[in-house]
Amino acid sequence: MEKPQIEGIKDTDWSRFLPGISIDCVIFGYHDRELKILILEFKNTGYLALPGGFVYKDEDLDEAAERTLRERTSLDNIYLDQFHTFGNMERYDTEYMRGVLKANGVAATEDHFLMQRFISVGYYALVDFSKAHPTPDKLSDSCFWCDLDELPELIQDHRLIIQYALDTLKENIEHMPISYNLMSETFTMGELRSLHETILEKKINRTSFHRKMVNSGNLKRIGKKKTGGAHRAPYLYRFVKDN
Amino acid sequence: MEKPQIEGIKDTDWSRFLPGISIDCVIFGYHDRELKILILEFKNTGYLALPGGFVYKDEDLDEAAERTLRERTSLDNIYLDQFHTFGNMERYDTEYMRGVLKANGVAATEDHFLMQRFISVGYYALVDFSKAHPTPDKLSDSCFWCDLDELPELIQDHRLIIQYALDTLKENIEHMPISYNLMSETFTMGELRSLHETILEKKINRTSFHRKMVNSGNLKRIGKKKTGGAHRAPYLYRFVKDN
DNA sequence: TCTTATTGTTGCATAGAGCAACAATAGTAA
DNA sequence: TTACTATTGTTGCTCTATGCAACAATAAGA
Repeated sequence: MEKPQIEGIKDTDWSRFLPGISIDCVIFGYHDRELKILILEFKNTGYLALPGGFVYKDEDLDEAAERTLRERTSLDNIYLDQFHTFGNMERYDTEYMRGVLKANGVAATEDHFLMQRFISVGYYALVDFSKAHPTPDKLSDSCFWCDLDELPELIQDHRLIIQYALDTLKENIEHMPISYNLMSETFTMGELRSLHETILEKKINRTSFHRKMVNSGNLKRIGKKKTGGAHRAPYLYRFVKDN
Repeated sequence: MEKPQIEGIKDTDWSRFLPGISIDCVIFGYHDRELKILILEFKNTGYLALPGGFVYKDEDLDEAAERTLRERTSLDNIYLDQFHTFGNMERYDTEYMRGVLKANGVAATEDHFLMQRFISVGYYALVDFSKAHPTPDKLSDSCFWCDLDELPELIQDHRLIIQYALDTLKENIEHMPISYNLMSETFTMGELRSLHETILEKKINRTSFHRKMVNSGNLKRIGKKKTGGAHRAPYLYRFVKDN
């Protein structure tokens, strides 16, 4: 298990990273019928942002994304997919980084690593909300889940990045069995349908969805039934990963 | 109209580009029931590669891709879509660039711009084969169409990049009306179906395809019929771009 | 004029999704 | 205990999309 290296901006040896390349992670979770995204707050600035990172000079791009994700959620083996790379000039706004550096007591000189123009590769992750433990990094002092429909203002083009991630998720969830990554081990058909409705932003026919999921062969019905809620107790299901 | 700047590797001011970022274009064309890809040959090396480029420091990423494409095909307003960014360590192989530099009479020192590790953003383009005029760039001496099913050996991971582009094209052609970008102005239903069969690598039911396309509302039947071929003359169609 | 291969069109079978109906049932209220 | 209620599991009907087969239309060649 990797021990998180807590070091400040001053101590960081920025020369170990590729210049001009960054990674932004849109980490999705699901809880209480709400899609959630992991958001960071930069120290003493009030700036909110997606968890991001940089690529070591001897590291694969995908590896860097996995590492960033691991450092943020303490989770390994997470569903992670690259969805788009952002490289418009408008995103090159040193205002934010200037603030971050000042808040950390570092001179915001033009040649500082963080003051460059960055091309950012976007990855989205699907995690089990109940298992993820948000962890702030060296640049930020807090790290928390935000409801997707009440996102605060984020720095730069991070709102756009989230939109791209959402669009990709929307497309993928219809073609691949990936939604289970957002659920806990076992779940009811209603919970799964509710998740799909939230992501697709539309009502889904209850009985059709039921049939489709059962016929897909990706679900295994557990004998036990969930209890506690009112009315007829639904069956519990578990995803089976075969193909 | 931009006049192509023909300059050698020596004359190029590499400092105008972002370091470590490159662009690779998979340019698709269609002719004689064959899907084709535009391939470059580096001067005096025999190395074959996808047409690529770099991003100016004050240029959007997408703009750079459009510029690269324009410089290679002399075409403007082309369907262009980013599909993946490649950043594995294995692609960092200076062997090829060393050869290219030598062939151009430039010292292949470790600190030369072209000898860096590059993270490459892949774009795919759909062009009308009959209108595109392949143009070699300053690094290459020829530029030609290759049948997809008889691609020669390419440098680095360019074969993989093409595979990713193909997979993306396959997904997109089923969901969006983009195939017309590969056809000439007017075409028969058989030609269009043949294109789809080539891309999807499977037979498509003739009558179903016909109905589907007509009902989509994206096609307009031209009164005239194509003549010259044997047997019953098919109608000609034209794509209508509305939505 | 006849033959042939291809295209345009239509009808039928099958599969999937939306919709409605109904039985089952866990909690709630009486 | 009993009746009520809301939710789930299931089934049948409809509508649509797609695959398949049949048939008429027809341009070129024999």
